[in-house]
Amino acid sequence: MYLEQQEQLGDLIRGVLKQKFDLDVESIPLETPPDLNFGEVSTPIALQLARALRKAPRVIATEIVEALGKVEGFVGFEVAGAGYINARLDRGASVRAYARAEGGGGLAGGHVLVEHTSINPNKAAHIGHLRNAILGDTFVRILRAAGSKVDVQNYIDNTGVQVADVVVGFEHLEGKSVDDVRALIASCEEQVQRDGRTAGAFDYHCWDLYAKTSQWYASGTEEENAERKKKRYATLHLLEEGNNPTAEMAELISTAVLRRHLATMERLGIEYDFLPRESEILHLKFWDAAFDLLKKTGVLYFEENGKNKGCWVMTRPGDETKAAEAEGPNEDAKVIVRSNGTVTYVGKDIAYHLWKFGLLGKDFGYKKFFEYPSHECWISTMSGAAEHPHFGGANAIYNVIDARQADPQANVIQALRGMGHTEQADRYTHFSYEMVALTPRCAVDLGYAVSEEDQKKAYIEVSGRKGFGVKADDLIDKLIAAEFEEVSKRHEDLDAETRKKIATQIAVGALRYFMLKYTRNSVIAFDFKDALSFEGETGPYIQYAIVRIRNIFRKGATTADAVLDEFAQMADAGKYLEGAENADIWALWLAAGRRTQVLDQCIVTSEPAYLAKHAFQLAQLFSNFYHNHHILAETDGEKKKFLLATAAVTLRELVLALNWLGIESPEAM
RNA sequence: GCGCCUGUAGCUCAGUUGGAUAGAGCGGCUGACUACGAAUCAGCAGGUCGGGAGUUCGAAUCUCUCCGGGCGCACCA
Repeated sequence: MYLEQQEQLGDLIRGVLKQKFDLDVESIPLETPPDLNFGEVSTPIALQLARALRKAPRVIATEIVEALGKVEGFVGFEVAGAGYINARLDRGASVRAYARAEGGGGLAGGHVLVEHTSINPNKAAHIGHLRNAILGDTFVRILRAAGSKVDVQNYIDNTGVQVADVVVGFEHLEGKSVDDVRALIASCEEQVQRDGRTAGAFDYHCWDLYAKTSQWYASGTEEENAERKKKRYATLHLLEEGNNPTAEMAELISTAVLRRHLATMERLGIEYDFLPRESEILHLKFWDAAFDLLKKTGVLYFEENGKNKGCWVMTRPGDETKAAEAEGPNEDAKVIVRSNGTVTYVGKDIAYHLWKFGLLGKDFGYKKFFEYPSHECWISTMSGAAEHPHFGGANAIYNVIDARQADPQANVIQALRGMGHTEQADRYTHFSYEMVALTPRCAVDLGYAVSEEDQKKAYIEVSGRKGFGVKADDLIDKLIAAEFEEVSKRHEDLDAETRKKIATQIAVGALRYFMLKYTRNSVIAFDFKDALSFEGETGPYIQYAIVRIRNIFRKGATTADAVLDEFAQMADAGKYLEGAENADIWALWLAAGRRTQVLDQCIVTSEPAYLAKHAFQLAQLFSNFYHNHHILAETDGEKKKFLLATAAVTLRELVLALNWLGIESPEAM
């Protein structure tokens, strides 16, 4: 494919530079010219070498081109502009190769662990969580396409303060017992089963209760609030301890909400392999093992003086020299073990990440938790099934966690590095992304009270604590409803079930594309108008291109596979790719040939948005081609075969790309 | 105060390791359905890439500085 052709040119030029100038150039910069008139591959290498060789760039470029001579796969090379070397591909040969190039990427490998979603199991998922899960799931698909073995983990903080808050709500605001909560969960579950609606589900109930409880902590007199906060921490303590009715209630709540989250994500095609829980990290004493290792390697030290007196602390990344030069205690150090002996969040995270890399010397117990059509999802437990898959011990990890947690993530990496696990530290990627916020207008439309100050902002952060945000299931429902109406208008002939299926495929496509078209570090200011759009740069636009291609094959009474088989027997197709009137066809093939390059770029930069962009561009080029060339009406038999092959390759590439984006390709829409 | 991110068309965003004429969608205005589906396509208008200085053959991209946004900097998670 295109990537290989680029690399081929790079190797050739490297060889020329060695032979002619005795230069060892590590990597030849290769780019795509801005215009097809400049060829398909170009390099400014001569411009870069001008100084070292004390020659004019154009002279160097000319010498390289002369030394290259004739090369198979290329029609020729030329010098342009200030000293670019432009290469023209052999179009006939390229098209032949692209048509044959099935499969994925095959550039990555190894055992990779991706952690994503990780929603506190105390409330319904909202749009911010959707961005996390969709980014993570898409990246997993990309890694798998490139040949890596990937385990997907969803970390469950079931003993944290957020779950404690909902427990406080049930116990002290609603006066419910463990049995009451159990009954409520059962009746909510029954309602979801019966009505197929998510609005009355248990996670929705918790959404409201969590907001109510958060407010309750601050809404009484000073003494009352102090008393309420005490209840909060007492509850948290009971959760961490386990084996008591409060912890039992927490377990019920967190498990029920977790099941809701898995159901929500499954609507979007998002699945997990393993659900490690904080309760097991605590009770299996992961921290004790990590603490020993951290002390032994000197990463942690006991602070005798200053504000952190009595704590075990570590130096923050970047502060090493400052810490060494400081005379007194390093007040900026990160506390890992508090003076009361309890461990902080970063400490627990270090232990967990040692496990991920197989460096802790301990493992979870495992039991089956959730069944997907194609595989099981396991959850951590104290002592579980005798036979289970092996999780952890990966050689690279990706943590899909929002950008605000950059500092604690850096601390964990720093700890690994300090312990001498530099290779693992280098393969630890904080896959960070910015939040999804609401535009003030959207917040007002949803009925939230928006302060004057917030009205002026470009966006307002969603907050589970305040109950402020758009719930994931509500958004999905709304998208499906809107799309169902659209599909019904266009296909009165289809039965309701089929229309519902198509509407769901398109709605999910629209949502996933919407979350993926923005690069990770751009804040998404959410607005229903944009998210509910099915035109322009959207998932449905790409799906529509696919439907059109399928219609061509249907009407032409053939299939993409048959067409490609025939094309393989054809003589040279190069003649159909020359000239200005065929520039759109060649541009389409060229884009179709970029699959491996795009996949590679996505992995190197941890950026799925490039794949989304690629799929859109491919669909766009096809739409253009579709309008310029009427395939089925083509009278030249050979040319018709070629045009059909063009559509077939486009279809194959679009379906592959959408698959990796987690978007289905409907038969009709 | 320190650190990280960020400022590109009216709006929302792309812009590969510094490279040729800065792109797309939406919105606006024109056109194109008896064609393989118009959820589409073509065209036009719209930019001192926040300001300034520097490095370079070459800067939206790198450095410095100023201005404007955002987010971190707990013995919370």
